[in-house]
Formats: sequence, C-alpha cells, structure tokens
Amino acid sequence: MSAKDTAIAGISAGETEVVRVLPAAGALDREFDYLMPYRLLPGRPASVGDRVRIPLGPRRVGGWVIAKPATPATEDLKEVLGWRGLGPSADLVELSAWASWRWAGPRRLFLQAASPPRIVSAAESAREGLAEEAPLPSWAPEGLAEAWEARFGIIRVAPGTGRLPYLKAVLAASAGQILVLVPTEAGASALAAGLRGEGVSVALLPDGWAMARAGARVIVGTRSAAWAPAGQLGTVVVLDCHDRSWKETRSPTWEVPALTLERCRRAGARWIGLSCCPTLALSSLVGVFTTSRGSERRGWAPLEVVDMTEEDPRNGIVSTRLAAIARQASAASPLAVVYNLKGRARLLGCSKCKALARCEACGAALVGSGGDSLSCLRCGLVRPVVCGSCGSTKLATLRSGVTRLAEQLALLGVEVSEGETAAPVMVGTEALLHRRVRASVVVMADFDQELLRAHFGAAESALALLGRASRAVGGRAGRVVVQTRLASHPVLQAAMKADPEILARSEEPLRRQLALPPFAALAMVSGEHAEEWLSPLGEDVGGGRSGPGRDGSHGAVELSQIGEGRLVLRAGDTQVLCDALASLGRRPSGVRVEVDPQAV
DNA sequence: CGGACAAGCTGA
DNA sequence: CAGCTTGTCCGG
Repeated sequence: MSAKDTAIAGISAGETEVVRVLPAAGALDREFDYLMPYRLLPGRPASVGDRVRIPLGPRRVGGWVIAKPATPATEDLKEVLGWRGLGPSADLVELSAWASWRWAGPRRLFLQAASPPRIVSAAESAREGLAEEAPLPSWAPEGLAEAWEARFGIIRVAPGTGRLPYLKAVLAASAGQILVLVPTEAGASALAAGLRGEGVSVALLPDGWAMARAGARVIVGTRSAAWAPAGQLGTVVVLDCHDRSWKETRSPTWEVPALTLERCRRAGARWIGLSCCPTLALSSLVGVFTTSRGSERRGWAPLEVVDMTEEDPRNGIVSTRLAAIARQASAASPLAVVYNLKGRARLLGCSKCKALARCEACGAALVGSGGDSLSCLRCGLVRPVVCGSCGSTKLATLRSGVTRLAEQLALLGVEVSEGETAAPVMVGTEALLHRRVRASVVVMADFDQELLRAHFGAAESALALLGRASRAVGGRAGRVVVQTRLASHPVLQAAMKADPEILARSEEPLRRQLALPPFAALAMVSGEHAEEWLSPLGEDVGGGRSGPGRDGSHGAVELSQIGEGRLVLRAGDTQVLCDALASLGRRPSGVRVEVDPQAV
C-alpha cells in the first residue's frame, strides 16, 4: 500500500469511476466507457474534459473524458491506461458537441482546439480575486454603453479606431474574465503587450493556456482562442468581427463570431464586436450600435475614384493619375499600390490568332515566368513562349501581375519595392495591408477584381478592404485611390460617405431575392459521393427541386448542383440546415461539407 | 481511423 | 489451396 492509496476528495481508495471517453484517433466519432482507476488520478476525481490514454481494440490512443455516466454502456469495461492532464472545461466539452452539429464536423477537432498545446497537469495557482460587475465608466468610448446595455452588440466604429479605450472600459466594468479575440497574431501580441503595460494580467494564447485556465483577468488570442479556457467568462470582445480570417477555411469551417455568441449565451457572458463594416450575416444575429457621424467620417480616408472607362486603354493598369501620384511619393509620404494578382503576367493571349495561352496538360491559364518561358500554376508544366494554336511567338499580356506593375512604375523613375514595406512606392497584394503598412496614400490598382468576385460576400469584402486601406493611411489624414470601371458602385459610395449602411441597404434586397444568407442558410457539399450521401434529403438533385425530409422532422431543404461534384444545400435557417445534415448517416471519407460557405 | 477477419481472385 | 487484394465490421 503506497501513500497514494489514501482516500482523495470524492473517491475512496479502491473505488473506481466510470468515464465516457471520445478517442482522439482517426475519424472515429464514437464514445466508449472505461474504468478510471483511482491510482492514476491527480489527487481528485476525474473531470469532464480531462485527457486520458485508453486501450481501443489493439491500439492505445489518446482521448477526452466527455461524461461520467452513472451506469456504463456495458458490463465489461477496460481500464484507462493513464491520465494525461487537463483539457477543456465541461462547458467547452458541451460547446464542442454544439459546434459539431453547427458545422457538421467531428467533435474531436473542436476538443483539440479547446485543449492545451502541451500537457498541463495542474492549473497555475495565480488565481486572482475575480472582479465583480461594476457600472460602465463615464469615459467609456462611443457606442459601448448601448452595446453593454444590450449585452450582445456590434459597435460600428471608424476604421483605425483605437481599441485600447474600449478594452479599458470593458475591464473597468466586466465581471470575471475577458476574452479578447484579434484577427492576426501580430495584433494579438501587440494588444497583450499594451494591456500588460496597463498593469493587467494577460494570458496570450496559445502559450498562456494554463494561465487562462488559472483565471487570468484578460485572455488574448487569435481564432483558436475562441476555445480558450475561461471558467469565469464575463465578456468576449471580437475585434474586426467582420474579418474573413475569423472563418476556418479547412473543414469544419467554423467561425469565431457565431461560436463565441453561442458560448456567451451559455455562460451568461456579454459579447461585444467591433467593426467598421458589419456583415449582414452577423447583423442579423446581434444588434449594431453606431458611433457619431463625425468620428466615423474622421476614420474613413477621403476616397478618390479614378474612372478607368475614361482612361487611355494603352496605359493599362497605370492610369495617368496613378503615374502622377507615384511621382509625388516620397519617404515622408509613401504610396502603397495594392494589386491582387501575383507574378508578372497572369493572362496571356496570342497577338496573331487571339487564342489564350492555356496549359496543354490541364487547361489552366499559363503565366509568364519572367524570362522566355510560360508556366502553369496548377500542374507545374513549363514550356517556351509559343502560341499553342498557331505557333506564333508573339504573345500579348491581357492581364498583368504585381511584378509587371512594379516594373511599369519603376519606368516612371520612382523607387519601387515589391511586397516590402520600405520604398516610397510599395507594390503588393492585399497582404501589404495586413502587414500594418504605413502609407499616406493607398491605391487599389484594379478594384473591379474585388467588386466583381463571383461570391455573394464580394461587396462586403471589398468594403472591408477599403476599411483596411483607410486604417493604413490614418483615416482623414491620408487618401485612398480606387481605379475602377464601376465608379458608382455602392461599395464606393459607402466608403466615400463613411457610411457602411449604404452598402447594407443595397445588398439586403439582393440577398433576399436570391435566398442567400442571412435570408437562408447554406452548406456546400462536395466530393465524389456527395450526391449519394445527400440522397435521403430529396429525390431530384440538379434541378434545384426541394425535397422535404421523409419524416418531415427537418423541414424543407433544397438541393442544387452548382458544378462538377459540388452541391448546395439550402434551408430557411441554420437550425433546419444543420438538423438535415445531422440526420444523414456516417459521411463517406472524401465528402466535404462547408456550412456557411463564402463562395457560392 | 486502423486492425481483424472473411470473401473473392489468381496462378500453379 | 496458399497468397494476395478488397470489403466490412468493430472497438467499451
């Protein structure tokens, strides 16, 4: 008998508990019951969320305790092999089940996101006295009082509005822990540093997992931090809650705003989103509270529209206006030119027979790779510059890439850097704006590419991009120049008048008419056996015929084919959509489901 | 998922 | 009929 055999809180020596475990291995989304021997426990009973190692058939795999059933599923139970540290708290284990329904994905992936990056045996004991709720201070910045009162709210702020005042006011008033989610890692660590400077204890995820679990007052992180351990969650703040990076692009395609809203509902916590251009989808879930017209106007940079329909076509992408702006740029007043096509020449055509330069192997467009060869970005084929149809060696650039643009600007005699943030003139893709570039002027070289994207969220993304550009130039103090053939597009009107509502008003009827979110819930299902897997939902796939469920339990869903092996499932709301997906049996590997797809 | 095992195919 | 592939089922 070792010292460990003495009784521990909740269990006496010799007794064992039954734990229900979800294995971490593979695509096995099933749970199994085991005996948890007390000798393996860390001086307390097993908790829901604990990580354990279990025998599964001939294998030994990791897993999570997801319940402690009073009566096991079978008589004959095997023993847990070992206790492997703390995992998600019980409320997050429950939330993982919800997320698995909501985004039709395996639960283990959500539990993984909610687990510490390394084994944590015990939460650090730095627990502070948790704050009580206090009234919002009188100096709280605009919009916060209304959102605070509503408990769930988006505050529509101008681009580049300082976040620290909002966070300090939340810190003064919020009970419990405050979870702050920032779109980029750089932004998260900068914010954590800023708050620490104010003397606040901050856990920066993922490394600060144990500290968050131990009760840090503020938890800061990026997407996966939505799953941060916070036993006493008081408020969640999502910065730039419209940002596309809040959506996980790999399946399951969960997203931070919807997940944290559900988390707050369950925890009785507040949810505050900050955004310069709230999306329709999110505005349909939470109220939007505006700030004054004056402060919004100060944050949006003056917008200059260069109408490319009036431009000499021989100038290509470098309009007379862009050339003039580039010549004026200096180290003290830098220019950033944003162009979303990489490389040198993205679309080539034969000057003689007008045929497009396409890859013989796969049919994709061939791009110029600098010297005297063409290459295919899809399959990697490289071949000399010769027209595939007539053999001519004279090809014309129909659409040039960012490198070509940089070369053209350099011809004007200005110092140009590509992708860097150094020279008076910087040329790069959208990524340039993500890197917190400082510029006096930002030129969007071909904004029509953003406006004309075939996705229903294209216009909203385009406005978000202008918001980012406004932030880069410091709002009113700078300038954003847009080259376009769609000079009166509502996105441009909205940015020009510093009023995102203008875009919302034009988008809403379109979305309603086309039954797109937020007026319908969509899921894209793709892969070889997609149609077969979906067949219980309706007979006719392809014609867009609706097929109510056999038992009628999940209401009407509609299935339509949008491409080779790509189907869209449409329902009146998320509940109906997710119930329909959940009613289907095990998904064959290779069938991919994307709930709330961006691109339809 | 990954292993176990059964059923089906092949070649001598 | 051994040896191999392919498919289906199971795990507590």
